[in-house]
Amino acid sequence: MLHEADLAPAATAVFTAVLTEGPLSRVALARRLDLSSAAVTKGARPLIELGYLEELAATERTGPGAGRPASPLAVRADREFFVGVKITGDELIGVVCDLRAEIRTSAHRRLPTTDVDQVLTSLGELVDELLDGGYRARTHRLGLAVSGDVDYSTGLVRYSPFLRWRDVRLRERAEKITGLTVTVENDVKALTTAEHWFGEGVGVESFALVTVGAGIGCGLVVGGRLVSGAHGVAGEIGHIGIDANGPDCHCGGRGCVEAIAGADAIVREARRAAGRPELTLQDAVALARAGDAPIGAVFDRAGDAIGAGIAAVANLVGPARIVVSGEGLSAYDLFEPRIRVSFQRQAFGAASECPLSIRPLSFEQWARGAATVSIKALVAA
Amino acid sequence: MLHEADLAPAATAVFTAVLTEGPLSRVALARRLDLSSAAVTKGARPLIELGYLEELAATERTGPGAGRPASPLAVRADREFFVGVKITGDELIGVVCDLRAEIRTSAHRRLPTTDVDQVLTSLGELVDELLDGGYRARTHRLGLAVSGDVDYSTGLVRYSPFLRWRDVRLRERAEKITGLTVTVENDVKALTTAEHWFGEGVGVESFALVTVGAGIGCGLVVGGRLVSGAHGVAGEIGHIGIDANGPDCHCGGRGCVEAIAGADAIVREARRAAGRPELTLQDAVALARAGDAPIGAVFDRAGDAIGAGIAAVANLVGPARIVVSGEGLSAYDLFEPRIRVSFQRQAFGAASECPLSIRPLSFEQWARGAATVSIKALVAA
DNA sequence: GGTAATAATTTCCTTCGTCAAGTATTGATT
DNA sequence: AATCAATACTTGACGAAGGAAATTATTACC
Repeated sequence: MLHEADLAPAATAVFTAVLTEGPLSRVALARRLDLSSAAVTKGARPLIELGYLEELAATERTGPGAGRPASPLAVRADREFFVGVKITGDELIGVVCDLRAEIRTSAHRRLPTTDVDQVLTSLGELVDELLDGGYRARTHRLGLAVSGDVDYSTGLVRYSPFLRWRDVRLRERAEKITGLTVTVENDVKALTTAEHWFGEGVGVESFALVTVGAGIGCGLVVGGRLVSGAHGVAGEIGHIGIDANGPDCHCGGRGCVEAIAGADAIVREARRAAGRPELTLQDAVALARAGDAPIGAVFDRAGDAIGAGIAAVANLVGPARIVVSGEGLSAYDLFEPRIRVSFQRQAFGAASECPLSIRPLSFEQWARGAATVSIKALVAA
Repeated sequence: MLHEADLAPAATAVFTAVLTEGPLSRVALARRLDLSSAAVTKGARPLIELGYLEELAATERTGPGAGRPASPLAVRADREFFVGVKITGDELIGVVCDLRAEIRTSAHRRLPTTDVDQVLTSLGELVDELLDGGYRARTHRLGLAVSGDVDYSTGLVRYSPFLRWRDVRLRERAEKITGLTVTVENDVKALTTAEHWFGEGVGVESFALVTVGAGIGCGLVVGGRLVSGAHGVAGEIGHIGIDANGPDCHCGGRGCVEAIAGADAIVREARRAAGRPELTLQDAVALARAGDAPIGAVFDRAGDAIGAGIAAVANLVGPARIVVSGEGLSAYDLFEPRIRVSFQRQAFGAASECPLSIRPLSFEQWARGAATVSIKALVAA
């Protein structure tokens, strides 16, 4: 919550709506939030006083008759800034975002090791560098995105295979080093939150984001809330079995989406198809783009697998829309057609009407996701 | 909502908690609902006055010290009765339940046709027969469970393939015939609600119920709420593709769970395995139980497919527990081991810890689900 | 200028829950 | 037996929060 003041529920609702759905008049907000316009007026006042919202000049007339023009409420995006950092196995990617989650500046830092102390030292330097752009005075929060099993409420990284971290009290340690209020979240969930608040997931109450890369993951919003899973597992689209006779997966399953369409699987199959055991993923992409049929078939099979996995999501939870993204999608031209075809075939009934957006998101976007989580922590927590 | 009075939010919460989690003292309720005990006292009072709750005699002492004994609040189960009817293609199954959803009596009625008028006439007779057991005076609500696409909020059956109904205003018509307040819900959702409020789903915030029969369906509770799906599709576990080279499904997909483990698919494969084109499902079950290996393999493959589908649910949404049920499970001894093995293999990480309950539920239980929806409508809507 | 229409604010009121104090009922201690 | 500590419940004053309706603000159109 805003540390400057304790806000009424209506204020939080107003803030969230203005933040995610752009400038809105008080009357429009009242309709959207199912509140009286009086409640909106009262809720908005402290936010305006604190400088988070401002009244825009009246807009052009609407409708046929006359009437006092609305004065829409808008977010003052530069009221406060937020640092977001995505921690990968070999790099820190950091951004500074404004309140509307627009990236203002970014910076990177290679990580020679994933040793916790060294990562934290680098993190401190990276944050310093980012804030030196003149953001320091108006920045109080830092969001961190880490792959693996993360406890958002305590800021504990329980287990991150990529980083080889176990039970790292990341929030506590990052707060000590940076002096900022820190939130820690799983990277896919962070990206999903960003898309939910500021991207294609705005205004819908169920929504899925699929990430394709080394692994294949999925963030799920159902009933307006991020799904976490009772046993800490959710969104493991990569380990849905879609081919009973497919390759064994490192998880112990068979024919998992990831065992067919994960980066490792693609490299393995491409090497076999080309008969060249030294082939890299980049080589495979280049060959496929150049029209190499056997290697093209590898990407086709991968696209089919991803499409089938996405169809499983659509059939089960029926999201209003689905975004497909991730680093692996730097080669998304190779995947996209097959993903769509396979999805259409395997989606049941009206589930096939679910819009699919297939587009790459850079690592900076992942860092923006981390920043978004800290924005959400300010506004709604 | 209770038509006798308009209750405060706390009253609804208290009622729901006592109903689903059994007798609880006010202090225990306050802890569970995150309310002050004063709020519980005030919320419970009108419910006691209306006769829905009662105070039990003090229970045995708890803890080491002394202290005033608690007077737990309990539901007066016979305060009101509820009719639930499951409408199948050839039969109406009706029950009368008390407030705790215990079945008090039941009755059936064969349907010669699925013509709407005739079904409604039969429904009227069935309800009359049920209420003549002395329940009439204290029964005001009827729940109907129908397979297919049902709009709960309007009581409209949009499309029910089994019944060949399209856009039937079922609530309206059933209310006219019975004089009761009617709720209409999809049958799988109704059964899921029953399990959520009165069965294994009590107290958990995410939960799945899988039904195995002619079709294979799934009801999903996430964040304490039944999932509906933005396009009206959700829980279609039967049409998840789990075998890229499997049989074509009537839905247009390939290797769907239902195309492998649905009743039709099992009969088809059993006939092929036995070389006897007149074989029935009952024959196949008998042969498999008698040790016929080829036919046993058909059931094994079906169990594998169901297990893989359930694993997909567990991997994606991570429910706290899963109940597997449905008519097809009258032969559940043939399915159970393979469902468990296949689930364990394909569930990712901690998802494999999700408890699976595999047990048949009779059609009467489906009717009880319908009654449960009307109980929920009384208490919480 | 007058009027209708729409937006925002203000005032007053209700609802609902908390807090703190008080009552009730028990076992243990003296 | 009297008292005390512990726990459960109730009561009444209070405050937060949102709604209803009257009021003010601002426009288009006559």
